[in-house]
Amino acid sequence: MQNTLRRHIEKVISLTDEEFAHISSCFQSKELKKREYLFKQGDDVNYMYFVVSGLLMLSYQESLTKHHVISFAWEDWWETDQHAFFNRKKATMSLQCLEETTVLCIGIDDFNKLCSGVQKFEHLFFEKAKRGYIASQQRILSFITSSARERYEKLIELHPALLQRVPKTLIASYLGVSRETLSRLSP
Amino acid sequence: MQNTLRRHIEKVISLTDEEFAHISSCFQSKELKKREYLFKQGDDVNYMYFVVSGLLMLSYQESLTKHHVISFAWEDWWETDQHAFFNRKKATMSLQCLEETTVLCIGIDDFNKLCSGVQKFEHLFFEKAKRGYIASQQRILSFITSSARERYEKLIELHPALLQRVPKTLIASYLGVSRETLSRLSP
DNA sequence: CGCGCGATTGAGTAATTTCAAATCTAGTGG
DNA sequence: CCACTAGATTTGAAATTACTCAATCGCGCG
Repeated sequence: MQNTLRRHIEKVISLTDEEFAHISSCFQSKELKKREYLFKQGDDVNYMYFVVSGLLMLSYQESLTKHHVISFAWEDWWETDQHAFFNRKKATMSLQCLEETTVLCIGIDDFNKLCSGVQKFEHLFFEKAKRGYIASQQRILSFITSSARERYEKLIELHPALLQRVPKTLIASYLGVSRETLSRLSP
Repeated sequence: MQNTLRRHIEKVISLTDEEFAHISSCFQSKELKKREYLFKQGDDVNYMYFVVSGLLMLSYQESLTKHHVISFAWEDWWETDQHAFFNRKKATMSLQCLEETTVLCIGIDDFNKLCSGVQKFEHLFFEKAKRGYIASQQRILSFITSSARERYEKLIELHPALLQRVPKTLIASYLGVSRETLSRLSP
């Protein structure tokens, strides 16, 4: 499990055994069942999560009946409510399991300690943040330039496996269309 | 002008005079006229830009007639085609001046050198990347949850000054609606 | 004065939403 | 193994929203 983390990190930076041991000691693992929440809107966000196996959904509840999917996080991804985590604020979104999931968690104090202690660690997250930012920009662009159908087709192309793991209702929400519209796109 | 940069950086991290001198020596300033391009789609992206004064637009050209505004960058903002800049690829978007503009530029080699040499510098950009990522996520959320009118109203609330500096056509593009639709939203 | 650009208005069309109802499917308890 | 139920998906029809294309308006500037 920690190996998954090490493999993940070493895709970007290489570590000595000591360095990894130090990093690793700041994480704790957690097993979650389908439907469990890591945090809900309004909670404190004590951790950033690395998904070892399983699938998470980051979502925003606008009203009692309206939920919106901001993103999915599966194996080898980091997820949290970034603003809440880094600034010790209450969550403005919820993080929930869509499958039985194993995560590694790190708290903000440990995170900051690692960032200032191990420069490589901060470098890793700078890389992650850059990539996340670029990916978000692409997604924004897809909202500006593309129709619902095109966004859907791009998603199928980019993440075919996701369609097998997630109900279409949630896919629709992620794409920003109603589930009925999505249903009518296939033919 | 370099002072603007120092003030900007010191909002996040504090620097000694030597540190700032070192950082500062990696930047060069450039003056641009309205309508000039810093780079166009397909160009190499040699620099990341810090806007000292003026206004830039990052845009994507889909076809001969279709342009889309990805973002605006004004005083105290960083802008570039991140993917192209960091990975030495060709630009997939263009960066253009909407006003007479002064920027400070840094090349990728200097940037990387500063990141590994001055940990605070990398820390600064980690902060920037985090905030950019969070802001992008908010904008994505606004596409998923909000109508054109609501997005427009939120923009007015968040950046009232922008409306005075930029033609509505570009605002419409930024919001992902046609200029005609935007025009009909006001009443 | 008149050109040219940006903004607005009108009319018809296309895409998407909403609400309601029908259908399908997987998991559960008997 | 079967019947049942909750959740997921699909379909229909009307209403809304936004788009396109075309024409017009308003204004600053040479």
